[in-house]
Amino acid sequence: MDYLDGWKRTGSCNSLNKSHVGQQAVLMGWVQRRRDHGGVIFIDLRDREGITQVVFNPEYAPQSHKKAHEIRNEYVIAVRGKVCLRPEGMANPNLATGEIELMVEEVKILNQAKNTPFQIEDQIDTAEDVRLRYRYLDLRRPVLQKILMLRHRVCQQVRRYLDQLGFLEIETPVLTKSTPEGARDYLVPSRLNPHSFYALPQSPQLFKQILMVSGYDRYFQIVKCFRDEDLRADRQPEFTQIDLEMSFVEREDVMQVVEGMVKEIFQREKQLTFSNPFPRMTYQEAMSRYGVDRPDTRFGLELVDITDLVRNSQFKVFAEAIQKGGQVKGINGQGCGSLSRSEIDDLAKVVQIYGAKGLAWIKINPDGIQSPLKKFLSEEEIANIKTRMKAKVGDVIFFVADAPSVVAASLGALRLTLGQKLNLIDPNRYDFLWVTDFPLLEYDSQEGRYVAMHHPFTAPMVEDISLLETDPLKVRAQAYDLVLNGQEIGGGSIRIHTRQMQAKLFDKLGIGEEEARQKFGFLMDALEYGAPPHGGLALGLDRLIMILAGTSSIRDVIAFPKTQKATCLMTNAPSEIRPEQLKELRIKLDHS
RNA sequence: GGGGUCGUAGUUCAGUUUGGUUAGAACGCCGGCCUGUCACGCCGGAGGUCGCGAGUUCGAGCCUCGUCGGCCCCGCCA
Repeated sequence: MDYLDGWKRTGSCNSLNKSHVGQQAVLMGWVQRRRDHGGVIFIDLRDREGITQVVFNPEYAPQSHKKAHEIRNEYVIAVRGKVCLRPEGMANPNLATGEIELMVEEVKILNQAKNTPFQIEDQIDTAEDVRLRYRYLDLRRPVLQKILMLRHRVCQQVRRYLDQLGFLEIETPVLTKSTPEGARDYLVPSRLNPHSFYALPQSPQLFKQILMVSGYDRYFQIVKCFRDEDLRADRQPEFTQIDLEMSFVEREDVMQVVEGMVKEIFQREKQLTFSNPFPRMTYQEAMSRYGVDRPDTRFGLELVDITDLVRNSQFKVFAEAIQKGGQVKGINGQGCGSLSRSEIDDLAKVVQIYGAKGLAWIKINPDGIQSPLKKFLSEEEIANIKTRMKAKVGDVIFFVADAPSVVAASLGALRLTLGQKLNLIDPNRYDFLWVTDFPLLEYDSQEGRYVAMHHPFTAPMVEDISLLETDPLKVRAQAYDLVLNGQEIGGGSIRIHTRQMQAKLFDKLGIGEEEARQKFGFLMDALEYGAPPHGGLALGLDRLIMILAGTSSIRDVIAFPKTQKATCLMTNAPSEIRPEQLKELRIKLDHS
């Protein structure tokens, strides 16, 4: 094995082209592949920028050619030689450097490599647990390197953009205070304060509000947040937010800043220009038309309410659901007429996951309708439904009758399934949407109290404040979510900035005065010392990168992600610790 | 907490329906040959705790029970 001995790279493995022919060059990188022809040996040399073919010729450089025999895949080598035009007809159009090659004069083997458990290339079929165990090899694959480079560019652009607008990047603590509400906290025991625990932040929410009180005016941070909840394809226990907060602003001001930032990112990364403001939709409208608060507006198949048409229907499933305060809504599956009975059964399984008891359907055939409901519905009812649903021959109308929340969730999910099945979703389209006018509170029947829909520091709409006493669920929040292609990529609000209003909210949430003082005393106090009106937003960086990279797993955009059981297969975290460590922390384990 | 799915050479899989001799294939790897390949080619070879543990059986990769792990989903994620 060899040392660098003062060698310096003249460029990356993507740096050489026709214009360098005749020059000397030094390249270093990993061996992608070796092709030994008995005489001449070719090696594809790879670094994060690209690949260059280097050539070992027994006549040109006998010593190096001999040494090339012992080189294997993923060896780390350095080569010095002359840049040559490839012989006539030998150029490789698939390679950026394909017109040239490096005729090696001297080679250094900088390190050897064992056989890797999988090939270091984009197209592999390897199980994800193997990839995660050898994440350092997985990350060597160009497809992942490109994503992390994309992530870097986006972060740099966010910093430039916000800096230009006068935002200050200020760090907030990672060891902080556990607070009620929201997700489960990750806890860290305090050695110096036995029996006490820090919590890792679910977000820097309170610190950024305090910074506004302190007069920093405009803050941002690209920051890790921690939530000890179950994982999903788009959820990790530690994830990154682009977090920002502004003073002396209203909703429009925050939305404008964020919109401008996102537009710049898409301009640069996707060469897409959004000349108009992002569309807006109220929460109410989103729920009623799409069944979710983050609608994918790239396709139709909207939900249609037919409750009034079937209120007195002979079909008991409909009538009884309505009687219990529920509703009946439908989706016109345009062109679903070709679906088989078993495919429709599969669709029924989709809605059942969300609590629907079944999926009713009416198929519009050329010779009339086909439906399990046919004998329960009158001619008039069917005609009315067909008109309301704008159904024509070849369509299938699907219905769910249940409580409004079940109808929304199940039909919202069915809509997405149908959109995919019918190929209605254009993957090259990027539909942004602001969802506004969220309810401030929702009722948690399990806990028997109101909980904040966004968080307890969100300001109510000024004109709704009086409703707090009379009809709390009707109070709208000064909150806004940014939705992209049916994914929530950001959310924010104008915050409460007076102690009185904050106290009122805590009261509504069933947080007593004593508890409020204990958990949020510092915030309450701070609000009494001249807190300016302020508001902000946080964007989910990981999800944004997922969409930009076109990947369906959040693990593809995080260098060292965790498994669904929140473990790291590379380091084997979390792990047991030494008894002395526990003793220092005055912690005893319960092995029951 | 619940539902689904997967686990067999380094990797991806077949074999499980119907238990039965020595568990196969491809890619990768190793060796030999080959001076213009770029998925190089040709010849040869090595490589297995069938996730783990019990059980049924004359006999288990295959059947039963348990357990561990990966992935997707519901709940959860202010």
